[in-house]
Amino acid sequence: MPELPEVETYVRALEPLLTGKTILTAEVRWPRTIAFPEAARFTDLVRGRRFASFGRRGKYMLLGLDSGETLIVHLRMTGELRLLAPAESDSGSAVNPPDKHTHVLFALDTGEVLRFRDMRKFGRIWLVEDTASVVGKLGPEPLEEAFVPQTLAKSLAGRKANIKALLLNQTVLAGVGNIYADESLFLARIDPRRAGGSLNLEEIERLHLALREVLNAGIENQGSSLQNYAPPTGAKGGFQEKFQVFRRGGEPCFCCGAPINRTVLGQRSTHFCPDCQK
DNA sequence: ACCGGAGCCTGTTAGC
DNA sequence: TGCTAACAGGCTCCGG
Repeated sequence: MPELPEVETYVRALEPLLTGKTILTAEVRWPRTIAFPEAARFTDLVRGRRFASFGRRGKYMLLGLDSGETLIVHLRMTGELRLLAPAESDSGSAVNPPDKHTHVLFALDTGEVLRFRDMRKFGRIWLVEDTASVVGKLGPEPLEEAFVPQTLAKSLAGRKANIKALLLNQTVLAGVGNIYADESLFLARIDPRRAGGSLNLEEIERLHLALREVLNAGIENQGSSLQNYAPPTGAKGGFQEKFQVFRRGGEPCFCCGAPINRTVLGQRSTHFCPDCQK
C-alpha cells in the first residue's frame, strides 16, 4: 500500500536518521526478502558500508552506500523500516525484541538497529551496482517536469485495458497505486472502466494534472495511513482524511451525493462516482 | 506488444 | 461464540 507519497515521506524521514552511519553487521531471518544477491553475499557486502545518499524511484527507496552500491528497498504492502535506539535494540533485549515479522536487521555503529519488518513478506531488498537492473523498466516519474500530458498520451494510445489498470501499471507511470489511482481519476472526472486509448487529449490533460495534484497532496500530508503504513518516525500520515472515493463504497459522493460505486478492475478494488466520472 | 489471471503472504473482517 | 472464507493489494510470471 505504500505508494509514491508514502515512499517519498519515508525517504525524507530516513535521510537525517541514517546519513553518515555505518552498518556493522546485517542479519537476514527470511532469506526471500533479499531479492539480490543471495542472502549470505548480501550480508558480506553491506558490512562496514556507510549510508551516503537517499533517493526514490517509483515506489522503490534508493539508499546509496559509500561503496557505490545501492540498497534498494520496496515495502510492497506491509513492509516497514524502523530505527531503534541502542537501549531498545539490543537483540536480547526484553524492552523491544525483534518479533516474528522482523526479517532483516542492520546493526549500526551508533548502537542503533535498523529493522525491516513485513507481516505479509512481500517486501524486497536488493543490493546492486546498477540501479537500472531493478528500476530500469519503470515509467516516468509523475512529479518530474519531464512528465507532460504528451508523455501520458503516448503510453495510452491504442491501449484497450481500462485506465485504472493502466495507472497501476508501473511501466506506464511510476509510483501510482490503488489509492492514488482512484483519487486521481475522481479528480479528473474520468470513469476508471474506460479503455485507456479512448481518452481524448483534454481528458488526458485533466488526468495528468489530477495525478500531480493528488500525489503532491499525499506528500504534503505525509502519506496515507491505513492499517499498516506509518513513516519510520512513527508519526502517521494524514491523507486518508482527504479521500474522496477510496474505501467509500456506498457512501455519498462529496460532490453530487450519489453513492460511491465499488467494483474490481485490474484485480484491485476500485471506487468511483458513477455520476461525476464519465 | 498487450492483456488478464494465478500466485506469493498473513492479519483482519464478514458471514454462517 | 467459534469456525471458515473472503479480503486487502504490491509485483512477477505465465498463457492466450
